[in-house]
Amino acid sequence: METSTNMRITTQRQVILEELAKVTSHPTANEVYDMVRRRLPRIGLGTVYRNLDLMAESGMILKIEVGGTQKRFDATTTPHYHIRCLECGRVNDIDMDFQSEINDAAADASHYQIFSHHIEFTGVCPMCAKQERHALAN
Amino acid sequence: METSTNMRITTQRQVILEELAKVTSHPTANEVYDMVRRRLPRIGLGTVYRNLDLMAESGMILKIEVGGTQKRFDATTTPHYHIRCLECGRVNDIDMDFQSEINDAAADASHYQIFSHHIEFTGVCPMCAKQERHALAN
DNA sequence: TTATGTGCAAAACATTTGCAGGAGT
DNA sequence: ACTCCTGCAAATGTTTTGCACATAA
Repeated sequence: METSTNMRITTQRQVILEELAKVTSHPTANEVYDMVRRRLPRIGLGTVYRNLDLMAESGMILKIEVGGTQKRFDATTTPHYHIRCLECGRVNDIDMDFQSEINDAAADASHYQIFSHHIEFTGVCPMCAKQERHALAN
Repeated sequence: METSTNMRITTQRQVILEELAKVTSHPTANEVYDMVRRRLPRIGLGTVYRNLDLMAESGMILKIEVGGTQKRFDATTTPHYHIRCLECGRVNDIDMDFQSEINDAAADASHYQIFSHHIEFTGVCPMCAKQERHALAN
């Protein structure tokens, strides 16, 4: 639960973090594995899962639980929202104000103790929209 | 994509829908299976999955893709938000205004064609909060 | 009668875990 | 040394799928 301060900085962790920081996409564990494996061919998928989870728990990265079948990870840890393409599954950050005040509305509307919220937009990304236009033209 | 009008009303579908409508929780496919099995002991889990998906596609029910490992289903199809307990995984509806205007903000902030959005709050439900207070007292 | 749906079991995925050996401090 | 970490492989949990039979229209 607590941020473990005694987490060793191993080569594997270093590389996972570096590779995640390189991209603005929101790779799945398996995609991170592929990226990291180019530099550390013998790394195990289990290690990638374990370390992504540990880093997320300690707040170094974000574990994004959006729709779709896989969890995604993000090196940007400041609060922000996401948009997911219904066609291709791509997930992007969305650059709009963080609605910190809606937590209060939720607190009023429930008996939960509110920690945070996340907004996920769904739609069609520019690339898929383009393809659809092409398909319709034929 | 389109609402398939040629979906037969079978006993299984009827019962799945009825059982789902009975509860305000947001059961997983497996929980629906357990509920339905009390009335139709020979129903298969595959049938439950297949029909929940079909009903969600045709708009009869909602498939909720929130955090956690399983998808959840909801017989309430009017747009609303959810809150999930970080301790026990319970998901509840939250009775606050639907922020239809934030889709516009998202459209401005991205090149996506926006369809919809969903807000998921996270926190601790009253039951878990109570248990925590008990635990601390000991 | 015939297209669609069901039960069952196996397969396909995503993720977690046990363990023996390896590496950081 | 001693603890923590890794690779590997097996286990787990969720969802999907193939297929022969059943059933609604």
